[in-house]
Amino acid sequence: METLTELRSTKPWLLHVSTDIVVFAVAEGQLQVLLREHPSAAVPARPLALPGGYVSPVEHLDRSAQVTLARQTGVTDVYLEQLYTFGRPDRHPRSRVITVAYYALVPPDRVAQIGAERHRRVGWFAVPQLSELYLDHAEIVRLARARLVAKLDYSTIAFQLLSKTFTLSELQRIYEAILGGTLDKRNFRKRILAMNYIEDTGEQRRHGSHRPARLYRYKSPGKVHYLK
Amino acid sequence: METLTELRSTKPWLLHVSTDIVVFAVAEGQLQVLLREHPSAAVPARPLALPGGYVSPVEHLDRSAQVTLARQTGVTDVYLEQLYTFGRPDRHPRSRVITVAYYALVPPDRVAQIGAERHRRVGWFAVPQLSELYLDHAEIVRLARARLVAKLDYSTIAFQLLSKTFTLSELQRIYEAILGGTLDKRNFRKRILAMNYIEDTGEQRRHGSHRPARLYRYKSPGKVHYLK
DNA sequence: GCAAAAGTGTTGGAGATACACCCATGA
DNA sequence: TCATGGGTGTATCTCCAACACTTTTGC
Repeated sequence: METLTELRSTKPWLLHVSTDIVVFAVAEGQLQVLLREHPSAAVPARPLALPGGYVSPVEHLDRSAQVTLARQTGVTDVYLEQLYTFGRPDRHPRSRVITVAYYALVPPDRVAQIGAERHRRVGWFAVPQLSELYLDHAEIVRLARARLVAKLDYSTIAFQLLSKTFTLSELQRIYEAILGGTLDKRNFRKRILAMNYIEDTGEQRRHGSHRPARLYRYKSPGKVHYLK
Repeated sequence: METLTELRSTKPWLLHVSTDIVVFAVAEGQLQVLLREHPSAAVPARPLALPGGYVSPVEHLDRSAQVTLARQTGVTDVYLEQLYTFGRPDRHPRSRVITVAYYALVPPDRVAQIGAERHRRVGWFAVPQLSELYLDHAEIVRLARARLVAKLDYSTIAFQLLSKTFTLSELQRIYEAILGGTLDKRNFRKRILAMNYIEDTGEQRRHGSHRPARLYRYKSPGKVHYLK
């Protein structure tokens, strides 16, 4: 019995390991995900896939996700968090590939640039209307969305989807897009202000033929707090 | 730019992938973790390590964790959940090893058997008094404990640490051991019963020179519910 | 002056917290 | 009868949900 144990634990098999990144943003009132045509698929039908690539032997996993994301989509300096590791042996048709999935959050002022310029085969897609994706990428997106929904409730993660300054209505639209419903304006504002993680900048944004909105700033940019 | 992308994403490097399992139980009022002497280390100083082993090319990750756990410790049929994937390139001294960490929960009626019998090099250690562990295994234990603490609050995961029938005091001791504090008996019982996930078996347990305790049963054994 | 989004308070109910004593048993 | 853990109820407070109108601006 002990020999079996030893045998198993000392035989170092080698496997393919990749990272895939679910990049979220909120635009046009909907949660959006960044997808690309998968380059390795046959030309006539290139399925939509998450940005992702193989992990090199010398790279930190987190860094691999970062670098892959930057190269394939131009997205840099965003909130990035490990999601889950998918390892069904048959998830990839040709060889065994384990993938460590991440998700990233992009503020709205950077949404438009992405997928323009160099990275032509990349674009935003509304999550509620997603069609089939490459391999199990739809499942990965579902799980990422579930995580995001959960974290909205007990963390300040939503601020990673906003620009440096923002109005309370913008913030509320982020919540509504992710949760897929509407929220009461007064209760929402009370709750957000009570957290004490944002402050009034003193500035206003005017935006149409109506009252201008106060601009707020998240007190700890880049950092996510967990509520009690 | 596109060539770089293609190059990167189509070069399938190979890496070592292992699973490590943090096995928790509550005994003697403390959260315990199952450790073994690491077999591959030099004989004079064999550090304590988590059960774990390499993932074979044809195995599901979850299954690898299960099988490794069974072979090294004899633990089978327990709650098992993926925790996090650790991938610092320098975390292993000889080669690059990415490890997918899991955690498992063992009910108290099976604690005593484990580490007896065949698997001599395996034993329980109180988490609050852990000393140094192999590689980054202490960090993995910390993260697992944090996850457990969090889930205690919004799920029925604690029942995975109890036998089929149990008293409310036993359940409370589970909570107290994991949270590291004391809870109010009346409020605790109210909260647990209000969840409506356990039922009175009608049986009692007598256990000393005092009033016998009612035995309860978790209504959905093996299944974890999430509270709104 | 009108359309359109910004901004603002109060009330009621549910759920959490704080808190202390009696009960059943074996020795 | 006493020591030990099992079992129970009430009052208070805090937090959340429901709910409608006024303000400021551009046209």
